[in-house]
Amino acid sequence: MATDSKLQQEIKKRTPFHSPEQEAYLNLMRTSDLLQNQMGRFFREYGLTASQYNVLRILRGEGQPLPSLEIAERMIQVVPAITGLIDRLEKQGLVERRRCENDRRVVFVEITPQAIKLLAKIDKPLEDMHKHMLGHLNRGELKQLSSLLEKARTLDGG
Amino acid sequence: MATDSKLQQEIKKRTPFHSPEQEAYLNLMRTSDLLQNQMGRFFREYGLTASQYNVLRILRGEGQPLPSLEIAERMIQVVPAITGLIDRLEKQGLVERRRCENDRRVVFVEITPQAIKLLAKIDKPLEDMHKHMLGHLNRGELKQLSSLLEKARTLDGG
DNA sequence: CGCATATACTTTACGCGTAAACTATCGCTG
DNA sequence: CAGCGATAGTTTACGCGTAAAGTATATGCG
Repeated sequence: MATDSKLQQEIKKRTPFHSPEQEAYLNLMRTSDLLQNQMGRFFREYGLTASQYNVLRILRGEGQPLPSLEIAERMIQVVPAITGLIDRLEKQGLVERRRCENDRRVVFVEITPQAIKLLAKIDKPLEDMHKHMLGHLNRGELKQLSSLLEKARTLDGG
Repeated sequence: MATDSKLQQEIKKRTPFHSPEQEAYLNLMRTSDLLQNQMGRFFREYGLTASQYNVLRILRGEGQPLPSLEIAERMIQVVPAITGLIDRLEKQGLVERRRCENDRRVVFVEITPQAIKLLAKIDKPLEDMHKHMLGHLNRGELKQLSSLLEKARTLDGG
């Protein structure tokens, strides 16, 4: 590199990156962190966290109750966190737990009408939020970014 | 889109994405999450977390003690978390706190020789790790990814 | 000098991520 | 039907992120 990269200046890193891999990795971390923070603030206005919103979005999209683990699988994450997540949503009256009759190990989670109404209120502002965050990239750039990110995942778990 | 995107399949999303912005955003979240998990497991082998490693890396790079807030500024994050982080590093004997004489509000954080040795042990494997995670993208792709991510940040806080 | 404001950090309260251990239920096998 | 392993979910312990409030020290201003 002839000049310091933008990221290098941002984090006041003195030495250049060891490799383009490292630079891409750190760029990824920093960018996702910034966007996540923005999304966090956005959802807070509705009394939700990003994770909670995700659960509700999945349930609405499915159109019927889902087992806890099924939800966990679809969220980028791991099992035990889902319990607390559902706990808090239940406390807010946004979902209900229901034991499965046939297999009493399974807990179905059902979205409530109240949550449906909340999601409806969020839909449009959320779309606007996405545009606000990434709308300065044109369609081709967005496609390319998505494509590179998908490729980045192909080895390790995607 | 003619066919479902890769991400859409991964998360069993039924409806297509509302916009390329949304798709890029979700791709970003998912990718960073996967890579973060891998890095977390990597650092755990050395008794560190990614955040702890970051603090140490900054201190080593600086070559001299730094005020807590200066460290916080350089980590992608916010203030109060730094206290606990330093606490835990101090407990492990990897850093030392030292009150500034001139301005007794300031706490300088100094890296210990033990931590320097630990970092030295990590350097090479970490480089390998970056290659492992992203080495299947060629140099041009990595540059482009970095560049798109930097552009993504230009509006909102970068 | 004395007090208000700012600064550097810490503390507290809370949400969520990870891993590991535990509980309850199911299904299979003898 | 007794027992064993698998499966669904919860609990616990810990680290770290956020926000908001609190403490200690410094600084500027009348």
